[in-house]
Amino acid sequence: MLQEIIKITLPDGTVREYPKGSTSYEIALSISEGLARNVLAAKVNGEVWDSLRPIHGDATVQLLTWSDKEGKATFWHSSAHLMAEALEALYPGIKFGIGPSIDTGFYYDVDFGDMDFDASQLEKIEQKMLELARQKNEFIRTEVSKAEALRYFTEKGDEYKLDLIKDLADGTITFYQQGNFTDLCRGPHIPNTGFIKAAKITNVAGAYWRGDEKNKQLTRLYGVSFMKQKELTEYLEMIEEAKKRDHRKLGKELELFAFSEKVGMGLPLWLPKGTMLRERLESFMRKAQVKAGYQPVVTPHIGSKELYVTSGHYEKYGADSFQPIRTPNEGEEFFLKPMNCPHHCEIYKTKPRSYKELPIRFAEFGTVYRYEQSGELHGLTRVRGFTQDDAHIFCRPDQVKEEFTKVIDLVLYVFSALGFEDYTAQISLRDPENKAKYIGADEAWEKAETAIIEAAAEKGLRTVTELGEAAFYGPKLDFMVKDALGRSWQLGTIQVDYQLPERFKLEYIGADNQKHRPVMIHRAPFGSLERFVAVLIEHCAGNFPLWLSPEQIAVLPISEKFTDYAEKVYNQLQEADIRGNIDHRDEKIGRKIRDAEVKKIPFMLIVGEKEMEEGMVSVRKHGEGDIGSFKVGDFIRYFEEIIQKSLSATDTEK
RNA sequence: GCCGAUGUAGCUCAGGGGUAGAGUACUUCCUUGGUAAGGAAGGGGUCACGGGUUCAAUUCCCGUCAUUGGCUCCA
Repeated sequence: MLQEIIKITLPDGTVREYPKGSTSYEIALSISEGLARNVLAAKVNGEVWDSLRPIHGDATVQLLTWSDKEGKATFWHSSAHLMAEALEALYPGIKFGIGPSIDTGFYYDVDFGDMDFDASQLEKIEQKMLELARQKNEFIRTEVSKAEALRYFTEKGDEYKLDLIKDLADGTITFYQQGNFTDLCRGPHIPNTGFIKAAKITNVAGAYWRGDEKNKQLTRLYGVSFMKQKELTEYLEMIEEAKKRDHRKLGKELELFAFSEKVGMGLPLWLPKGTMLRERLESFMRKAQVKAGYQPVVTPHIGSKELYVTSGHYEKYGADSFQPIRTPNEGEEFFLKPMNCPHHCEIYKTKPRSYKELPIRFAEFGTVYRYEQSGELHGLTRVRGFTQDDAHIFCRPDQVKEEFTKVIDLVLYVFSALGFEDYTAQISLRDPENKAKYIGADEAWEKAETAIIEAAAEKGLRTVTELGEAAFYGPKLDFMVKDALGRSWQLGTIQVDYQLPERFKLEYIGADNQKHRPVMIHRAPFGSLERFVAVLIEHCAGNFPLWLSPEQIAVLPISEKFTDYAEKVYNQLQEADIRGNIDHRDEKIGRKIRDAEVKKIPFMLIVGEKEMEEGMVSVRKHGEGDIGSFKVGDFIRYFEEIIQKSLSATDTEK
């Protein structure tokens, strides 16, 4: 009897032959046993499958391990099932919503019914999970008919699963079972629970069934799991580190910003040190923008209702924003400005424009106000009043790509000067399924989308493309940076806009002496200064680059006797534009050093008898300690070199 | 906006039906000290706010506000 053979193509292009019905696990085993032990799932003809699912025809197979995104997702999804099994063992009769994997870990939505549940029981659940994991129960996939599926969950009395099944087509439904737990699930899953060696329930929160607040609220248990205990430990350490770097905590400790109930929620108050930091960032950006041909403009914080009716923002956001400001004049209404672009359009319109003067680039640190939902506010990253490093470029259609490319250059310059080295660009396009959500002609959208895609490609950006994430007026390119802890943040944004010029009837006279419509590009490399500063704080853990540091040095006299010399040193530094202060307190030098260290001041200059006699300072560097004695002038040169290095490395392209 | 948790000194937090406590910061005094916390004394709180229960509420109950973890939203 002839055994049927199937051809399997591996990612490196090699083709191997296996008996029909072989599994990805067996394919891995034929390559190496070590690999087989680490295979969590496999991509079969582009679809992620269980590694134990038989393959019945020729296929391309990519084995997925922990280092693959899909491998991890499968592992975490299976961990969600394991958590559900543990929960069901401990709380018989509970009902389950959905239990997917997420970026870091997984969750399961649970209805505990009348049983009380609180966070003190998490450890018990974790232990149960590991106990069940040790049983190495296989995840068994079965295809079931819709009727069978309905019967099973009707008997179990789980209305959430029934709700899910009702939307599924007969013939596509699968169950997965491990140990005593059976779940409606598309899969795929890891081979058995034994792969899960470490698990932690990280958070408990409420979540509505199907995300709809009209529905019942379920308890969402967030968890994370790993193949090695050590990885869990490292993960937990990372979480601890993230807590230490929380910009809300550091912002308070370093006296950068504050909030006041009286001023209002989501309205940040910039303290003197934070303002110093922010102004440094602003002047850095101003300088870069002048070089790049931008012209600063200033516009008011409010604008008449008509302005936003014209721009389309009123229709889209009017009801959900700060309500109009009225005047003694009947019917007169103003809005706090939520965007700078309408004002900039009006600046464009102050005189007729010729094709020769395009592109025109108006830049403004424009403070805008948006009524964010109260539950959405978070430190400086989500506020109701913030300042964008905004600019609008008005150009001819044939200049779009070049202008777009120049903006990318500017954004990358900013990132490298501030130490963000790991970033990706997200290209946000229109949702092709739901074009009604957006304003503007199809043709304009296509032109804009092409320009973005091409510019990003020419700059060699690492990109991901998201359909349906575009702004309602145009496609955009957002920059996501990774900080020192590997967390992703969205910062700068560049958006092409064919709609506002239309709405504001912007024009320029072309070479043909005819009127033409310019194209607008919105862009903000920082995004908002509030958000950027928050991300920067967490990225550098409050240890800002020297040029940004609100207090760059602290002069520490050994005792009162050296006050005069300390003043003299300090004055010399001040003349060299170095910021800081003298610690005049009646404390010992050890104490002064400790306090300056805690305040994360980059340099401490210790002055005592020895230094005074020789015109020197003893220098300590934050986090490093004593770096030796310097003549004051030498220290200033050393200091300036550090700043120049961090700002000039990327200055070459300007 | 919705659900849960939290709200005590400038900050970090303990406490608990009989009108409050630590550490730190602050002020004053002593000390003039050489590389991550010198010593002492002192000032500082309507226990978020508003109701209710009670002889008595900071403590228990209800509501409001704010903070916070999520959900939803984000020009």
